[in-house]
Amino acid sequence: MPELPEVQTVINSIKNKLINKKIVDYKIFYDKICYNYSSIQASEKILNQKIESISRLGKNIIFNLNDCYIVFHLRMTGYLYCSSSKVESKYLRYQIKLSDDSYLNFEDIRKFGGFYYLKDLKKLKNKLGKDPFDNDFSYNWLENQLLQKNAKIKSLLLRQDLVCGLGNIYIDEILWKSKIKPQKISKKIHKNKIKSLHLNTINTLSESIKFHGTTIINFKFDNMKTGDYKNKLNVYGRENKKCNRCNNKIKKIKMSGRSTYYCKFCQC
DNA sequence: TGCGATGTTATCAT
DNA sequence: GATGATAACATCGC
Repeated sequence: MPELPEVQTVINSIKNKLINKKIVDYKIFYDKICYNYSSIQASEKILNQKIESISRLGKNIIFNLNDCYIVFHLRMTGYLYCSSSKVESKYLRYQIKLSDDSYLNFEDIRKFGGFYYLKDLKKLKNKLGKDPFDNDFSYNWLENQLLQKNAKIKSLLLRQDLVCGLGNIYIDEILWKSKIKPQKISKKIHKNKIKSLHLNTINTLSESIKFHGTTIINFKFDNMKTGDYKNKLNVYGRENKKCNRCNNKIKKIKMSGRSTYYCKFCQC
């Protein structure tokens, strides 16, 4: 289930196959595939438009068309990939046919994923916070935000309207690297640890992109490829295993309704 | 068989 | 503003 590195991996794998191609046909296999519009109407509107560029904001995949945008979100189990011919899958929810007779396919087991049809990006940018790869995601900005808030650091980092792109896995990993426990109240975090948090956020995400993200259960990209960053995880999914830093046991707790892993000895 | 858990997000109640 | 429950949905494992 994709966070920023997985979403970037998907974009890297489809981008070159789609740029400058025209959308010539579509098929809807799940009628609620479009979040904010009737799926048929949205599909009709993008017909005959050219894909000018593809970019990412947080976990959103933005297709820039001639005079509008479609923005895909993979949610938990979305799988967006190109194929040179028709594909067969019981989880295929949406399909776009391109001018070179290739296809863009959207599969999704749990049906939470889908796309927005947007005339411009104002709404999207409004509801999202800073992307960690945006220059605006500075140490000073982060420190300011954290000092203002009286919430647990993990809950804050899960909020897409503050920092967008992080999810359950990478937050646990970043907090471990920064030696901050997930329950820590944000305004009480020491300055040098915020510094470390800021650096580790960017470094961890960059490193994961190099390894094509993390596959725990469902994540795949391109032609059934999976991510290799799972071998690099220090805490996520490692309950009762030895902490790679201090050899004590990794704890698993529940926070904001999510499984949360950390070392109670070296994260404080 | 049945229940809880699964990496996301939006929404509503407290 | 923060937190917690719930819903959207399907599968898997105990």
